[in-house]
Amino acid sequence: MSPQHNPSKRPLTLRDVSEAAGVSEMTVSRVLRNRGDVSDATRLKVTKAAKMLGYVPNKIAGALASQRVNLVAVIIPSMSNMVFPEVMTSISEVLDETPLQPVIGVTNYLPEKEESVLFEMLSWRPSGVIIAGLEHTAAARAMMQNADVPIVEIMDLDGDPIDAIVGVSQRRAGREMAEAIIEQGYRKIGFMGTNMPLDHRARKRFEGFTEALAKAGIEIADQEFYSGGSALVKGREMTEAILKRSPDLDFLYFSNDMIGAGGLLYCLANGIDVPGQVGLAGFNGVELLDGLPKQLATMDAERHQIGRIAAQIIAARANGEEVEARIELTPKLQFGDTLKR
Amino acid sequence: MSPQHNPSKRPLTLRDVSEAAGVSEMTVSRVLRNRGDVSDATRLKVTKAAKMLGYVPNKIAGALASQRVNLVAVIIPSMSNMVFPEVMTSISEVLDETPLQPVIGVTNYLPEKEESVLFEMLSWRPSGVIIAGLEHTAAARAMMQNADVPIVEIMDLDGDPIDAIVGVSQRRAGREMAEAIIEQGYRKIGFMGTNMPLDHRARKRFEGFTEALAKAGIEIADQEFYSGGSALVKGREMTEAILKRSPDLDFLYFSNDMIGAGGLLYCLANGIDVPGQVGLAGFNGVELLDGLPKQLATMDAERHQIGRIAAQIIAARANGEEVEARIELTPKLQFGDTLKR
DNA sequence: ATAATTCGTGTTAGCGGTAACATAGTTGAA
DNA sequence: TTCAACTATGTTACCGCTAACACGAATTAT
Repeated sequence: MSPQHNPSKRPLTLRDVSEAAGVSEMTVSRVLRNRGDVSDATRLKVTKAAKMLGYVPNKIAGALASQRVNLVAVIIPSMSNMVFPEVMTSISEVLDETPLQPVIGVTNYLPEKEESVLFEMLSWRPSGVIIAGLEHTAAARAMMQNADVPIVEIMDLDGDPIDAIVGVSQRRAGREMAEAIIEQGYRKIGFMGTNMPLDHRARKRFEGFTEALAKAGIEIADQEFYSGGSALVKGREMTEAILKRSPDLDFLYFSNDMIGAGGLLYCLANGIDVPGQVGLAGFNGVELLDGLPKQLATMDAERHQIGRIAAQIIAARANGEEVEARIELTPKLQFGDTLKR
Repeated sequence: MSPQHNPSKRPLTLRDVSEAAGVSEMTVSRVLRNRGDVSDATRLKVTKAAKMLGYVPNKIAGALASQRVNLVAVIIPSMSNMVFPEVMTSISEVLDETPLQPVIGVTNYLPEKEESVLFEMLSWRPSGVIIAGLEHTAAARAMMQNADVPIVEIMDLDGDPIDAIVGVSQRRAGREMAEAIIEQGYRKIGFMGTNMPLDHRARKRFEGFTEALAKAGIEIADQEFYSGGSALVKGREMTEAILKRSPDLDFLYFSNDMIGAGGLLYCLANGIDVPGQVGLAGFNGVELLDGLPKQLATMDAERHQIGRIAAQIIAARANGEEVEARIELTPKLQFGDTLKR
């Protein structure tokens, strides 16, 4: 009873199944959705007929009729930064236990792209939206406010959420890193980051960082920015450049772990004593760091938790449950081997 | 004229816009889709009204009525392996130039999960399917055959495609790597890979590899497998284990670059002469390798090309164009610094 | 035994759009 | 002038499914 190749080109509908099974379309619909009372005998007839024909229900029609859609829009800036696929993985894990299904949209960090992706996704009337960050165009905000579905903004916590929010305070993360660095006695601090004015999270971390330094009467001694290319290579190159230019730096703060790892590898290869001569720290707590010769100091951005909780909020709301709308997670500082004297 | 917060909870429909603009629903539909002749005056009235109300069209209804869906199902085994997000990125790049939009499904390398994800996606009647690999359950194959949309199987090339196929021959990739290794004079060869019987591409590479070795009268001298955890760490650990157990190995072939990088770092840290004492090679050509102290030999799996071409095939077919159905790409061997004597 | 439930199935009327055709005005060529 | 051809808009009939209700048969309660 393997599915037959549909001979007429006409796509199969409930009617085809119902005729094959000798029952009404409604009964087939009930069987296929496991809803309502159907006798075992008819249930069997119907499943048999459906399988034999190779019937695949049309969710478009179903969604229109029932006003229910099991899709959750997930909007992220990029797939090249492992952070976002990781968040996605956690979201998927949670939604796998529910009838909901994630649909991913990528914005490339462009607000207008975000707006158009959002518009596109909302036009499928999803059961919820998970979106990275708090900065959106006015139109995007308005769309989300009017959409009448749960909206969860993730990753960041510094700003006004539209609805629910799950993340870490990026400012605080930058601040705490600065405080730890100062506490360890480092004073001549260099910063390396991405050249992306639209990466608001990186920007806020930097602001928190400099703010805390300022409170201790310290200023960034030198800085370096990059864009594009392999982050590991860029980290290497920037570290070389900054140390040649400012040999008296005693600490390098990298805005992400990949460039931090590049910096670490550069120092190790060039006999620079880490953390004696120069201390190093990154951000994110990516798994990769575990495999490096030395453990880079970093701060875990809690992205698995974030994905998990965001998905749970959507799932709960989809069931009509009320849930707390603001979840602040605490980024955990890991000193590793590169941040101590 | 910023969008008003919809006062009645009832979601907006074309009718609301049409009433606000004083025209028929059909005219609004025409304006919003840029189809058919509409006078500039009415066009303006309509866009104004739509914007004012904050109207978001309902694609579900639209898709049902027009029998057209702009979604492309993309089914991949995992998001944790950077290879797949990279393919996704290329697919997105191409589809961004079209009205089509990718929808991602993740199978976790499980055939049954693949089947259910596929079923779910097909029930949204996408305009095409891009799916990793050639191994599917019978039911999954049947569904794709009956779906009457373009299907592109990607990454692999060794097997019978359902429709179109874009990829590299994994067997050949393994074979060519083996031949290069032998050519360089290595003879005592160790293999390290994942413990995943369902990763068919890794399996085929391994088969091609051993086959070519056999042709030269060589057998794998020792092997090691891992599952889960940080690939970089595992590469390190496995390398240590295999070299302790079989100190006479003169080459280590890793089934992916991450464990290869771990192996490389281990060797460097332990003063093992690479490639003098031991040669190393991985697979995939991941960007990360560029940042390591030594360039690991690898073979580029052409995943950006694969994503791009797969998306182009779908886009062309969606326009009714005929396109070649079998694209074989050639994995390029990169000797790097770890495969020569 | 008879009414009140429950069970299993069918019927009807949309869901919110769009294809296809219909219909006035307008324009322009014969 | 007269009618074919076009322009701008409207009307109608679905797309494939499900909510809501209807209804006879079977079961249970009284």
